[in-house]
Amino acid sequence: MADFPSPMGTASVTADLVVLTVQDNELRVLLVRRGIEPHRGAWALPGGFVLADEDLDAAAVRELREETGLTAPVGHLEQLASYGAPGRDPRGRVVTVAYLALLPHLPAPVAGSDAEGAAWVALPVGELAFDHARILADGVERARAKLEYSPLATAFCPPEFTITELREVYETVWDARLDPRNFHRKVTSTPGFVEPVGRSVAADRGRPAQLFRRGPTHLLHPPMLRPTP
Amino acid sequence: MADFPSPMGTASVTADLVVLTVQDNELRVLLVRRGIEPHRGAWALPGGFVLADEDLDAAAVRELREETGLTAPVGHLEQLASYGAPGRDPRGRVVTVAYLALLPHLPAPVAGSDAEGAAWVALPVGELAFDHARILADGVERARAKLEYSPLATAFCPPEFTITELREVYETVWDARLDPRNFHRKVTSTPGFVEPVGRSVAADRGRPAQLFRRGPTHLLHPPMLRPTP
DNA sequence: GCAAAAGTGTTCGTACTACACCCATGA
DNA sequence: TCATGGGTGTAGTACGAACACTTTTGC
Repeated sequence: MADFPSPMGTASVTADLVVLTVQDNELRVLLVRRGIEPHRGAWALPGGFVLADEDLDAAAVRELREETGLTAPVGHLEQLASYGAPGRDPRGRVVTVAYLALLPHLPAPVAGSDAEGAAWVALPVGELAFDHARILADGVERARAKLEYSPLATAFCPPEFTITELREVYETVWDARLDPRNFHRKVTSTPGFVEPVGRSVAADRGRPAQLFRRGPTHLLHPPMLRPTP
Repeated sequence: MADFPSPMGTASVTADLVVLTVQDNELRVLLVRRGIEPHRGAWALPGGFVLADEDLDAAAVRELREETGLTAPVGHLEQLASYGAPGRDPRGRVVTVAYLALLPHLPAPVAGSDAEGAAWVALPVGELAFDHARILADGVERARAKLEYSPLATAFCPPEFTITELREVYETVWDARLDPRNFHRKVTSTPGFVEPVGRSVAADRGRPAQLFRRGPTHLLHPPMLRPTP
């Protein structure tokens, strides 16, 4: 820690995660049930303290791996915002750096050391510990906005996916209905968004769908447009 | 500070500011020359420690007021990102929460207590202390992107401005040339972007320009488009 | 063949681009 | 009246919305 005086004294720094996934046409967030005070028994965002010699991003990656068991670099992780209101943690001054993770649907999550359990909870969720409801709302809003101008909807999909699966991601996150025909044309004609794998996947009924994987672009030109309600 | 053990121990938290303005068709950033070690004599972003009972946003507002002498709520201030690499400050663990401020051109800045001087420096700037070059780059990129879909270009203008002044803001921040005729039509026809004041301002030459103030919208529909080079 | 889902073509309206043109002022 | 910058009209083009239609499978 710092070996010099400052007006603040010092604070603890945590990395908290808004981990979103799409499952059964629902947007779900990974929550843990707190096993320790404060807010014991309440739902909270997963997260934990940043280690002494650890960068913020590294702490987020570590927490994500600990909570999900993820090893392969799938999905997407980015810094969301920081929250440091003086009274947000009754134990003292805690500043949290929140991260947003978008993942394809994964098997059951594992509980961390200080959590009694973890679960994928469909939105909207009820009460959350600390100011985590606000952090979650900011993360969801960020995710909704980013689907417009970035190809991050593919982060919610497995490595190979159909255009219909991608459209259902948009429809779920935006809570909107999109025209399947126009969506298909737009996605496949936006340079670098998706690339055809060359294989098809059989469906229960109807014509088999082509498989795609995510393309090289990080910015969509032109962007996807959210319907105006 | 926290009265409980954590794996990290604790860190100092600072609020640093990327304060941008447009002056003489140049994008300029407010920098201070450091009067204390480390990096004494080097240019740095203005900022300082978050106080013990102070929210992060409040610290940013306070630092902005101390550095610029601003009292009226003009311009725009938003959180940018946080930076906490272990070695970024040689004095110890310091996590900084960076803020982005967009201001109209103001009189000469004032120096803070731990700074020998402050100045508006045109971009690109040279070497900066700590990791401030990275923070500045992130702030400039954020500003460039936000001009597309938000009316924040008006934050660079005085309360009443002409369409030409607004266009010069876009041209300066984007380093691009925009057609004056189409720009005028688009800005005045985008709902809520600008509102006519009803008065004109005399020019040295040519027809006087109408004065406008910023409108109520926080999101531009349709967005302004950066020319594709 | 029929149902169902994937994918294509076509029409129409809106919005951007480029540039011709008019307007209002100072000298 | 000329120069200069402010502001409008208009044709061509690109793209999204809506929807008719074709394709490919299982039963």
